[in-house]
Amino acid sequence: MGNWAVNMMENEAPDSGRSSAKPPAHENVYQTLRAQILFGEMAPGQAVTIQGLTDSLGAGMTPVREAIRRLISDGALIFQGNRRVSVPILTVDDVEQLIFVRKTIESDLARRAADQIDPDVVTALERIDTQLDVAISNGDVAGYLQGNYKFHALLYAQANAPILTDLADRLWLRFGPSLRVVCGRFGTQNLPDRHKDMLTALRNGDAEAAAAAMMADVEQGMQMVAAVLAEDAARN
Amino acid sequence: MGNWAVNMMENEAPDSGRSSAKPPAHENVYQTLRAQILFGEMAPGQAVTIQGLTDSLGAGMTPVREAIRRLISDGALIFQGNRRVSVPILTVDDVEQLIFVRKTIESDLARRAADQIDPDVVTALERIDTQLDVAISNGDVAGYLQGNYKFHALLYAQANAPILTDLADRLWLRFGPSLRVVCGRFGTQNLPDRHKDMLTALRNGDAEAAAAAMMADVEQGMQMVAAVLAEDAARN
DNA sequence: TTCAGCAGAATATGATCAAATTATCAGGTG
DNA sequence: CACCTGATAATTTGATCATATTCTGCTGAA
Repeated sequence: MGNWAVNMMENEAPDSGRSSAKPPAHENVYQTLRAQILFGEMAPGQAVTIQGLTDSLGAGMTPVREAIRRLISDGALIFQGNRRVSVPILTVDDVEQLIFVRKTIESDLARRAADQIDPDVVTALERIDTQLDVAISNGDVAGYLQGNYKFHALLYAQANAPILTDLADRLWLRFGPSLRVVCGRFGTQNLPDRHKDMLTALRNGDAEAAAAAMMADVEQGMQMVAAVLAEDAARN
Repeated sequence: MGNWAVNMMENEAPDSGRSSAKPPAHENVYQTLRAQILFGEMAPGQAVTIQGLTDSLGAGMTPVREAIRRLISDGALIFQGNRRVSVPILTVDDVEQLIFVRKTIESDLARRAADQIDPDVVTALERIDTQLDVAISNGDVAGYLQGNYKFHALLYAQANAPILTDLADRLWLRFGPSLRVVCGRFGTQNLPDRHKDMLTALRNGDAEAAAAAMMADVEQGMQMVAAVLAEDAARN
């Protein structure tokens, strides 16, 4: 994912037992903001100011600036021409495009993952899914969003397809804020858990079934986003 | 595409006749670097240093820094863990993934464009294609790369699908440097012009034919990249 | 309503600190 | 005696911050 230092294993530091050097500040800021956007701590349309972030994150301006540029490039934020930056508001057209690309990319990732996944990872996915069920029944929105992301991220990491994984990851940043709105509107109770089909497909090594399950999952999630959008449009 | 201020037309400045405000420095740096990568002025594997760019572009450190972060997010540059940044070197797996996504996204863009394209734009595309032929027969690599990009960019802009266009644009940044190597290795003479089928499809408003033509174009271009990669791999 | 001035935020610079690669050199080995 | 190995010094480069400058949007008066 956007993870820092992917290839710095077996680099035991000489001093004490700290395993890896500390990431630069701009990386930390990026990860923090990224998580906030992904897990719905920022609302669609919300303004993002550099100074506000330097204050709230206790970071300098340069790191914040770099993180914001990165997120703009990710599509997680938009630069509004005049010097304003904000969280984008999805349109119906946007959602339609997201459905199309997510279906093709993420179903392909599922297919690739199913072909070579390690049984231990399937077990790990099952564990995540269990936690997901708990979050759903508890109405824990943040837990649901994070668990859902973790499930998909871990699955996609098994595909060994860095470019596709990267693309998928960026797409999630685009609808993260809206997903939060969906949960706030419908509640978590009504969210069906579409991961069971995926898990059985993975256990069976059935790549096509995995791809189909992913298609259904994507379709269902995006349709809820579309529904909220339509609702908001009707209100005005 | 990554163009600054997409929506600031008809914004006549009060003073004199200057049509639009000047873009910020980091935007200029970004566009410059982007063009250099896209049109092969940077070789795969080449190191990119901040200080080198501040010197060569005459810009300050912060704007250069921001542009680099953006390009890293685009996949046009990679951050090598230790603080080095360089132009990525594609692997065979990368190319395989690029073929898959480019085919789906760009053929869909062609389909959408064909459904609603203005005849005047088709004429403009034909003009670009003519220039492309000239560049090919003259062995003008830079002209070929720029013309080819312009053709696709103008076509995709007709699709009215900002998210898909954005994705496609980012993908081009990934293989730009390698394309230059392809031209250097094979020469431009051997490049077939695959745009004729596209143009007739567009004139006929035949969306499926346009999509098919795009598939062929993508497949052919990426296969040449793959061939160069295989050649280099065999050499070592 | 329009225009001028003002407040506040973003942009951009240069200086300073920290880290990493490169260069250098001493010591040992074939 | 030449060469390799290892550590250390020097230089280059990146990261961060504080500050000056420029631009935007707003407010209040004509």
